[in-house]
Amino acid sequence: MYIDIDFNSDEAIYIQLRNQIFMAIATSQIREGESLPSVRALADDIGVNMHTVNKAYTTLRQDGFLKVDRRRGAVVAVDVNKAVSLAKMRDYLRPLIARGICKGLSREEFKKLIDEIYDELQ
Amino acid sequence: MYIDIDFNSDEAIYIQLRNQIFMAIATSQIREGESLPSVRALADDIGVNMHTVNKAYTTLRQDGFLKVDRRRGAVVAVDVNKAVSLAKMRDYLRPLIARGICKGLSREEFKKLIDEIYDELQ
DNA sequence: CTAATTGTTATACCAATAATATAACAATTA
DNA sequence: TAATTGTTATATTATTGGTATAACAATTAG
Repeated sequence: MYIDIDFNSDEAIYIQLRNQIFMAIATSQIREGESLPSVRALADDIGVNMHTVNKAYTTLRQDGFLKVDRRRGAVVAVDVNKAVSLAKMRDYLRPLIARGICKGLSREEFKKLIDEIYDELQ
Repeated sequence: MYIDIDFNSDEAIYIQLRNQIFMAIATSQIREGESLPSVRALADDIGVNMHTVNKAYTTLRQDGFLKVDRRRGAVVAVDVNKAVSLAKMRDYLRPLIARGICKGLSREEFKKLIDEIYDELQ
């Protein structure tokens, strides 16, 4: 796992970490059933406190991306519920699209961005 | 302007306010060149402190959605720079799309969401 | 001209969050 | 048996979010 954290970012470290784990799963760098590094190992690796990594793992577990097994640690296990996922994604996207409309972005430009990011993540 | 704030949300009030102003501009409830309520009036209206509204206005100004005129207050004036807007939107969307891919959302489902939200905002 | 309202700035305070630092526990593993 | 695991607890520091007053210069309304 190649995690790179920007310590000067205004984005919280545990959020950056969570987003990079999203990307690692989306790009199949980590696959379903595989284990993430232990909280201590990853914290040591990227140079942050154990609890910061633990917070990222905890939110990922609560949002249904990981399951924690005593024996195997944090294992990628994605709970899939299309309806719920679509509803949440709609709420995430709404203010972003409103912002884009203000700036004159068309729906075609948004769809092109979708395609580009999809291609980038595969 | 119909602003409704959820005081139990974990989303900051000034962020909720900013998002609703995005939506008001996107849906043409407020139009280019029109003024927003004064910080004091809007704060009084929604029952928050003046500085909370001021913070929302300040970020909107810094991001090129408002200009402040001594005479006319906070006026909707969107700075349009397609290249910059697209680049920023790409960065906003990337972690969201990664999240969606983890949950099994296809690019077609994303594009459908784009269309639905666009329709909703018009 | 006067009084009120505007955006803006400054200061102070409180609560919540982010991040760190130790430390300990039970369960598992080598 | 010793080391490592996730987890929990406590404490501390810095930052952020929100509130509360207050004041200033510029503008506007009466």
